[in-house]
Amino acid sequence: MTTKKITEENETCPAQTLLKMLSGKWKPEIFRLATNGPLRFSGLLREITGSNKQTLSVALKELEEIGLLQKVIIKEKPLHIEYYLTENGKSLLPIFEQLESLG
Amino acid sequence: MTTKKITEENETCPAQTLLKMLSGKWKPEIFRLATNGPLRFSGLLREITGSNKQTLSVALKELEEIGLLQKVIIKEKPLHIEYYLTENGKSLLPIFEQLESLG
DNA sequence: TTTTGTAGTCATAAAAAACTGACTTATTGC
DNA sequence: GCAATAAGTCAGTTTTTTATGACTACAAAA
Repeated sequence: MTTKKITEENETCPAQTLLKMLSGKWKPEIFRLATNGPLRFSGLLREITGSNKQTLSVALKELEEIGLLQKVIIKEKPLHIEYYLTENGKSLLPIFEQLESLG
Repeated sequence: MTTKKITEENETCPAQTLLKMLSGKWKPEIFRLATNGPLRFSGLLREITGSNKQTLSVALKELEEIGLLQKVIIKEKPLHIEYYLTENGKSLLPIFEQLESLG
């Protein structure tokens, strides 16, 4: 019943830490979509077929805790929430571009 | 917020593909160790405490299939095997350096 | 006050990944 | 032939991650 810590004993590799940030089935995809503009929960659910509420909810929360996304309540017509890429998140963009150039 | 649908088959994100390459509990660590020189199975087993034969075996196989590591049989004193970083693998090094500069 | 839209949570089930220990294969040295 | 070293494989178990469906919360519109 003991849940293991995300960070293990000898975490000597910063790259590993960052890779862990984007680990999981959907986080890289969510991150990529966020680079095109703010995300909404319902939108993600529609666009990321094959995933589900629970998983996306957890993934968004993790991306938020890590500091790559920021949750913003939009007080408009139908009150809703948007997830924005943070400055920290944007700093990863060149790395993604580099990855894509290799792909 | 208009984007194409993302499914598991429809893999449109090269970064995701590469992130997948290094997904899993030990692959980033193995990759990092490989940047310091050739790896031996027994050495990994010793150095990566907390892992195990089976998992490392699978991880090495995956890194090899992906083309980041190359398996070489060394016909010397005690015949053994070494895993070398491929050219493709080396091309990822700048990305890791960038990641580390952000960590 | 009931319904609608948005954004979730919760308990549970299923699937995937990692772990364990016994067993295998190949080569070299005695 | 027999033991030692190196590099694994295999079957079974445990742990972690992801998926499902029912349910909740809140604001606004009807």
